Amino acid sequence: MDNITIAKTFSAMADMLEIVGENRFRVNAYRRAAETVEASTHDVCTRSKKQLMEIPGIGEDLSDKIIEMSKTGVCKECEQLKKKVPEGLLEVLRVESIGPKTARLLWKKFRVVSMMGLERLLSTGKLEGARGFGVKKVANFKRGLEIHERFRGRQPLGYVLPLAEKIIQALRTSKLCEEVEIAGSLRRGKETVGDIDILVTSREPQKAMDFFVVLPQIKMIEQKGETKARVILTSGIACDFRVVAPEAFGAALYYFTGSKEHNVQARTMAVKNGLTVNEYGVFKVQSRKSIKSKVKNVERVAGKTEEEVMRAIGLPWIPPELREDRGEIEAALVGKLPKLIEEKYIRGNLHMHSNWSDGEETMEAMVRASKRKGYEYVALTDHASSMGMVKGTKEHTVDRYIRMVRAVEKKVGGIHVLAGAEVDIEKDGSLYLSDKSLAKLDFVVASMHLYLKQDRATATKRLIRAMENPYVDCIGHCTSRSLGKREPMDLDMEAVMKAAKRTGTIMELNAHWVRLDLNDIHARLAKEYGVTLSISTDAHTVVESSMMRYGIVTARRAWIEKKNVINTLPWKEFQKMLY
DNA sequence: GCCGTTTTCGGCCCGACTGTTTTCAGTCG
Repeated sequence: MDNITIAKTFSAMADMLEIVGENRFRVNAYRRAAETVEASTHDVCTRSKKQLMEIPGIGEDLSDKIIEMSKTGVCKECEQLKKKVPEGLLEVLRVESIGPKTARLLWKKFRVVSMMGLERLLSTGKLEGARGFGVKKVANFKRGLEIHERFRGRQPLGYVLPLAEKIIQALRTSKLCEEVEIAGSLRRGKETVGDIDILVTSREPQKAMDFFVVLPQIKMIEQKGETKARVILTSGIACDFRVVAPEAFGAALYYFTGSKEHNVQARTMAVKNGLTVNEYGVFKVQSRKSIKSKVKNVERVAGKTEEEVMRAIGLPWIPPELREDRGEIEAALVGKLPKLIEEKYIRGNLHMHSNWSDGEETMEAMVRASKRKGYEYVALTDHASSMGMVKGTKEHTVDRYIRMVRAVEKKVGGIHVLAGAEVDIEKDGSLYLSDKSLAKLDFVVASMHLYLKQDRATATKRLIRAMENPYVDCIGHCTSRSLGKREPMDLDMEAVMKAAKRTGTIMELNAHWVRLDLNDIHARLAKEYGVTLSISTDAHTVVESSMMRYGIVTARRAWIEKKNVINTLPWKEFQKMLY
């Protein structure tokens, strides 16, 4: 039983409780617990009841449920709920514009218990005209269904961000908007995002709105009001667009950047101080009654910038990547926010491939690309793997590889080039190259590429054995996940980090957006254990050298500072650390 | 279900847009 499974159970319970019409605050408690457990860097199963109850949002009942699940593998109440609510209905809930009320109605009145049932019902045309269901609503369901099928769930950050930046660019050059910013989970740098949020100020809101909805990237308009539009891009992802007044821009940016959980915490704090926060600003309220009665006998205290808004509610500015209600508000209140890493601190890239193995370009091209980025050093780490690869470093070609790297270093000049390898960790934790060969290399990244479905104990033991090899400097993409394609390996991450600390092994945060591995939670755990990180691109092409930004944003989400990352060190200090 | 320098009971963040209604419920973020 792991955090993810427990989080999923709580989340499913929240959905089911909502469908059966439970008190929404109880539903919320389950949702919040799901988020908290998922974000926890520690394995909640190993925690005592007392420790669990110290976690905000986990009380008497939920801590018992966590303990029950870690002991028995199931949650009785969840099983009972499953008997009440058909499981397939939970997926129906994922369809845009179908919420708990509609799902319940579809189920009780029209016997829909699955996506297939929904599809069938929509195709019969029985729904139109039924009480509460007009033509438009049904059309919305159909569209929602279509989007859901073509486009299940969230898209990777590295795929969505460039799309959003193109739109931002168009809006900025249109001269119709003054401020243009990305908000939402994209601004927070989540590894996957559900949609794009764009926020602008404009003196001509109507014109800005009209300009936006006809951008070439836009396939379909879902909503268009005075201040808000929602469209679907040709790539399938939804994009929300909001126009706000300049004096409210900061408040709106803060509000729409989220996360929802962070907002709830911040607002709750504000309410205690006699303030109310919405997307228009921070306001003083005379009494709680005045909020309830919506009588705005209010005085605006802040709104123009995020700094101003946060200051008004008693907080310093908190970087967007931290706004997940993972302790950032508490840290901010006592002045303990981390000084987050920035891309400009990176002085080298310690994982990349050339056409010696499966990269597309020459060693020289890759090194030159790094030099152009202003790096002081770079490690060429071509594969050393049995993985059906004709190319790559073999036992008998190590010397030749090193000679070639030295020649490239000399030829390019002005950048230190390490002769490295990304060596395969075999099924049993041994390495593809002999110690004698590994000893010759400047930088050894060890990664798992095969047997990725091992059970937790076996996989953890395998990885730790690799770390114990004195010639391994770094573990590459620890869980070997591939976003949207391959699940992460099942590893005991606390044991892994302990071993990394003990053996002095660097843990890579692989910056390629398909990997982002370590993820934000694992990287934060590494920091807690005092493990040194490397943030490197795993680039296979020159273009991929620019993946660094995704690694940085993920590191920031993990509260990582410059001092936690080895490749922020100047060359001389880096060298000292390595040998 | 959680939580308490207002409370162990009674609160729990707040508003836009849509669609189907004639004043509002549902959904979403």
